[in-house]
Amino acid sequence: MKLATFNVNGIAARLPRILEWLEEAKPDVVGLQEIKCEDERFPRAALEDLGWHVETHGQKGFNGVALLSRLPLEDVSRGLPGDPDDAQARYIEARVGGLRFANLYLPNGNPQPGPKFAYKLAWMARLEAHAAALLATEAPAILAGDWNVCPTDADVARPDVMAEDALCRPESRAAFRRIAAQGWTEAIRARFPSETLYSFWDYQAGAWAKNWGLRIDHLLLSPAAADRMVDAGIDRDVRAREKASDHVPVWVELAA
DNA sequence: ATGGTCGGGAACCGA
Repeated sequence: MKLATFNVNGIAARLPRILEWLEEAKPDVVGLQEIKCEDERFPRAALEDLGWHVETHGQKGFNGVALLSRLPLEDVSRGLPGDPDDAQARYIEARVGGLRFANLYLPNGNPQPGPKFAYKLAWMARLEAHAAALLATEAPAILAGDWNVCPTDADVARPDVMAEDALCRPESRAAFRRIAAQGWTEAIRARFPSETLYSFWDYQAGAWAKNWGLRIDHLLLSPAAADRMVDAGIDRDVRAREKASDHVPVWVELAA
């Protein structure tokens, strides 16, 4: 079973690229982030016609997450628990193929310090609590998405330039480590302990051409899921295509 | 070179 995360940066502009990648990579479950549209405007029919089950949690203009799956998506929940006043569409979760798949778009947090950074850290505290609740069930689970955190300087092409950025701040990294330390396995680092790997390259300043990337898209596996990991990867080549997102897909393959 | 580039949606915000 192949599960993936892909920040598409706008579903309307990216649909042809997404369909192309789905055909090539043949994932079973995909979490999309930054669909940037309301539920009614998501191209549900185009995907359902190709056999995908689709669930969305959209928002006009910004944010928005969606789930695509070959198998039915059951017990879908929208929104990260812990703050009923949080109106931003950043979280959707479902049961699929016997595991719990959580798809998250963690707040960017820039500029920091400031209210956006405070929102990021508060959101991570809520995620920490919810992740612990998921682990407590002992069912296989995956926390997939755009985490907007570079776990270490090894995940940053230019750590000096990024030192004060919300994606690299010690507070962001500490919150990420606290969640991982609950017992989650970060799939890419488990598979590639010391390789230089990125999942995002900014559109600006020729970042892709210079390989000025960041690794911010992650798949965290519960112990029961990690026991089944047979492979993981980053589809780096997708970034070079016409009309590419600034992120590329990250995936994990679990034994049936 | 204190900018640069995208997406969404129609001026500017978010990243």
